Amino acid sequence: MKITIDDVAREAGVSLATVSRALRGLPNVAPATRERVQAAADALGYRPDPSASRLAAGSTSTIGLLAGNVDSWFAGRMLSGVEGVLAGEGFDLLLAIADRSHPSAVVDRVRELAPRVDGLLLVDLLLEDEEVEAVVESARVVVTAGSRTERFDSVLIDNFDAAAQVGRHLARLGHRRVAMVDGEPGVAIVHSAPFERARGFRAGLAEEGVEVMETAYGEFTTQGGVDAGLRLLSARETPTAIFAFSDEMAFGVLQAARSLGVRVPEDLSVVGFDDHDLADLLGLTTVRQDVAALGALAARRVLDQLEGAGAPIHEVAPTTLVVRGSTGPAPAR
Amino acid sequence: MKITIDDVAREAGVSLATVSRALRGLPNVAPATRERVQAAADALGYRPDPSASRLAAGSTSTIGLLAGNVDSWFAGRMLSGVEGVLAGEGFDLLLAIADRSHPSAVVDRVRELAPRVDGLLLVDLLLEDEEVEAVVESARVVVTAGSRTERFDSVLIDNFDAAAQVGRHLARLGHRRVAMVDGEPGVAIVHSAPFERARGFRAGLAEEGVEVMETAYGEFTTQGGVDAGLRLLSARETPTAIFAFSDEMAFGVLQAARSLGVRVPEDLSVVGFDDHDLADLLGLTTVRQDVAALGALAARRVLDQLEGAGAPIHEVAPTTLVVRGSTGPAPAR
DNA sequence: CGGCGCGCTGAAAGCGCTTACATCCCCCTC
DNA sequence: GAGGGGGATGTAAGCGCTTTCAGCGCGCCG
Repeated sequence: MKITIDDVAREAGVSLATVSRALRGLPNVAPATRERVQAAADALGYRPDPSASRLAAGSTSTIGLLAGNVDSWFAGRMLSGVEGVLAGEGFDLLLAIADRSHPSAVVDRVRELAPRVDGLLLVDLLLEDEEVEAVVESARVVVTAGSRTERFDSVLIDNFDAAAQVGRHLARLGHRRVAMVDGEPGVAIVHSAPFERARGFRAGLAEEGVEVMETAYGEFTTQGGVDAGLRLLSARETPTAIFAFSDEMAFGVLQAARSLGVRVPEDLSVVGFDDHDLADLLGLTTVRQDVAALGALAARRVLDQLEGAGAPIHEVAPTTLVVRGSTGPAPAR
Repeated sequence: MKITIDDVAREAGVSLATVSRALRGLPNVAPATRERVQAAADALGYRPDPSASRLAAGSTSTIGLLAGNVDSWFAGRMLSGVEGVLAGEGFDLLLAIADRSHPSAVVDRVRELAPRVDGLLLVDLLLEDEEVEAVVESARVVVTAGSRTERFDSVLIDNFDAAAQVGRHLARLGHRRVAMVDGEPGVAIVHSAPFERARGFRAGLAEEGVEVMETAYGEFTTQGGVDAGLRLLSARETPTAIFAFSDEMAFGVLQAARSLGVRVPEDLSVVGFDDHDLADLLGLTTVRQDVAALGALAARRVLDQLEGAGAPIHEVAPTTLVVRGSTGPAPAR
């Protein structure tokens, strides 16, 4: 029933070794032979068995992508970009989600994934130092996207600079009571996106002598943004500007503001991060990044590393501050 | 370097067949032996080589998921639900995107995927009859999610009924000039979500004697919704209500309305479909469906089918009409 | 005109597992 | 106490490819 390489060999009148070589475009096959083999394979509808190839060749032609979630705007875009490149290069994409509620989830998942892939792409995952070590040990080729670790190749934006622009923008609008909405509390990993955004934002504000008044946490979801927004806006002293570390959280802040009767931008300026499809609709000032392009770049780096890696390369993609209607001059006291 | 089953066998002092049996939990292994083998495997850090297992066993423990895109809200949710179930059952998830711009993309991709997976999940893909046949031939186990085809198991919502509710809702609010925003034109596949939504919407309206005035197309994206909205709202005769077949398109319609100075809901009622995270924020009336649950259900069906399929099963998940501020009484003429 | 080298092809040995099938041993039954 | 049955284990034959190595024939050089 199943058509194997032997069938093709018989049909083409050559040995199976020649079929293997011919079909994979290896050298040392006479053009005429190659054609004959190709014709036989087509006629029979031969498809090499991937498991057999993988076992024999010792490589899987598969890249694993491990992310903290796949239902955010960011993750979807990233996935799109990655898939495009991998499909084009004939690689399979194995998708895994690390359940962040379990502390060793990432490392566990990496260990599972490692034997079934040639390379690993870690998307938007914050790794502690010991996790990094564990990952290094189990996987050969690793690239991180959206965050940075010295040990791996990385592809990301200049979070510090982008957030600094936001800080300057708000400070120059006269805001003095300024808050941030970060993802998870307690994550203070150097080079991670949230860490750098917080640092950059502070630096941008500092240029104008402004300090961050408070930080709330929102889990990088709209609902998280709502909660954080409500908390910030119903405190004794409320901010006049809020910088949320993702558009989805910023949307939540907008919703919180509306439900409390706080006007945007008259009473409150809100800035997000990503330039989500809906940021324009909602008039959200934000930082634009081309996530799909970032994903494509990351996939390319994995593939490049497969053929010999050097010292870790860190690619930085550009961002733009997009000013819309959600930011305006600070209200007079 | 690499630890194989032989190493474990030697370490445990048994044959490699016993190791294989013990580690996979097969019967006919003495409890003491099983423990000894497990201990040896742990001590050595043994991980079975998936390629070898697959080749020998003839199955891949991998499920392929083919979708038209992965960066929509719907796809992200679906992916989450699917991954959760598969990971829990020890299956790998192979992700592929069918580039809809190429006509035979789906069938081509299915052919590529088929040898590397045990089962296939087609998400939100509209298949012509001949495509269905081609898929049946190349893949053994196939389940569709979000759309329905007689030949495969399917998991989806009652699109007809949900859309009928929307139709009734609008008609009862007095709307007589009503338009739809569908995804792609020319897709008239029976049982497909867009087809059923259009049919149901018409039926719901018809109960009150109302007919659809016009249909525009929006590619199921926000930008598509903007374009469709602009087209509908700048025509000679404009609708007083628009039903978009996804929230993302509805958001686009809202944006179009705003840019034209059309007030919602005073001048125009808008209804979406999905209950996107942001629907609440934007006050969008919509049809709620639990997409992650749908994905989980779909994954379960694939797994169930793996152990013997019967006649195709079509599961129908519930939906709810969620009325928010984007719909209101039809304006007086 | 013989020999050498090179391009092409074939034979065969794995890759690391799974799984009949054979074997062994212990215990129960008559 | 012998025969039989069944659970536990081992042996070995693949699974369908890749790849090394050997072999073959041809053209070219001296």
